[in-house]
Amino acid sequence: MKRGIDPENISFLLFDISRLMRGEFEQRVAEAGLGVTPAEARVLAHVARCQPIRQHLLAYRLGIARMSITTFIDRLEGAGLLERVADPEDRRAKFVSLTDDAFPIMSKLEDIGEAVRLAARGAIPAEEWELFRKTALAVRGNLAAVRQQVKEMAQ
Amino acid sequence: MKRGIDPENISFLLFDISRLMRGEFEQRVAEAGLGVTPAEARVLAHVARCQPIRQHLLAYRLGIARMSITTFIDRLEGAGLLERVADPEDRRAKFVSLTDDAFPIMSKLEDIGEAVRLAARGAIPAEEWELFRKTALAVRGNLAAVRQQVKEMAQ
DNA sequence: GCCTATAAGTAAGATAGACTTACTATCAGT
DNA sequence: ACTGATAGTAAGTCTATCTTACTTATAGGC
Repeated sequence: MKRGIDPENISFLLFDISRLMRGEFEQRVAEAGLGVTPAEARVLAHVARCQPIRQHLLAYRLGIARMSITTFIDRLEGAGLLERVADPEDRRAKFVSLTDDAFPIMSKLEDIGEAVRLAARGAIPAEEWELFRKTALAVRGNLAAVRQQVKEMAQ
Repeated sequence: MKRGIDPENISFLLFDISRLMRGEFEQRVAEAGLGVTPAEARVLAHVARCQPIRQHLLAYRLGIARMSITTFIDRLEGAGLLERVADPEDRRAKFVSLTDDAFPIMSKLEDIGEAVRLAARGAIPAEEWELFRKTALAVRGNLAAVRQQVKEMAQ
């Protein structure tokens, strides 16, 4: 016998958390006048780690479509935080890197991200918090694997 | 000394998971031809639990704006899954309830949700999975409390 | 009984963060 | 030289939200 969908199941819970964190982040970024959205910050974070990086590889790492990364990079390039450089070895491709102007912004974004995570953690003990992160990592791996399988079958 | 933003921090991780779960859910719902989005399913789940419920209270429970719930209910009413009934005690207000047509859909959504959660869980042991859910509940509480404080200060 | 503040719902319009499909330019293997 | 895949983009669509301003109704103080 069915009970109906549990409005407090883990899917909805994670959806709520993601939305609340995003909201907190957005608000603090707005207060600081940084003009960067959470998803843009995510792009910046990845570029900072892998630069210079080709666009399609960046899209792959972020798990989004090629076209989506084009839009993000357009905006971030327009804001002067990223730059595209032609790849000399493949004239189709472009490398993306941070500009010098990006660094002070990144530093403030880092502080805001830290503050949001602190708010999310509240009084949760370190051990439990670390396990939470570890489990989240495994869950993402599981979901990514499923998606990969589906893609391969589609061929 | 700053290290730069960690692209694998818990915020990004939860964002990824939420997006992947949503994608899995959407795809399976599309395959089953149900024509309901994840956020709409969430609305249905809450209505099923609390019906009949006034719109503004529903919005409050979902943590979204009054206007957002209006849009959802418009769509779900159009699809014949929900109905609005005037509240006889307050002529401004409306009660929302499921229609009979909603139940078979809900049942299929429940199965799909279950399957997605199973995919997300993978081989994670029961104990760890339960703790993950418990921690997530606490995290949502922490974030909701912060948001509440900000709202109160704004008055 | 009237006035005012507040509340419930909605209209209109904006935004972020994605997607798909179709195109151009280029590359790489036969 | 041809064919098929790849890198990026243009154009358009969609979901899930928001804010601001409006209408209608209620409720509390005087």
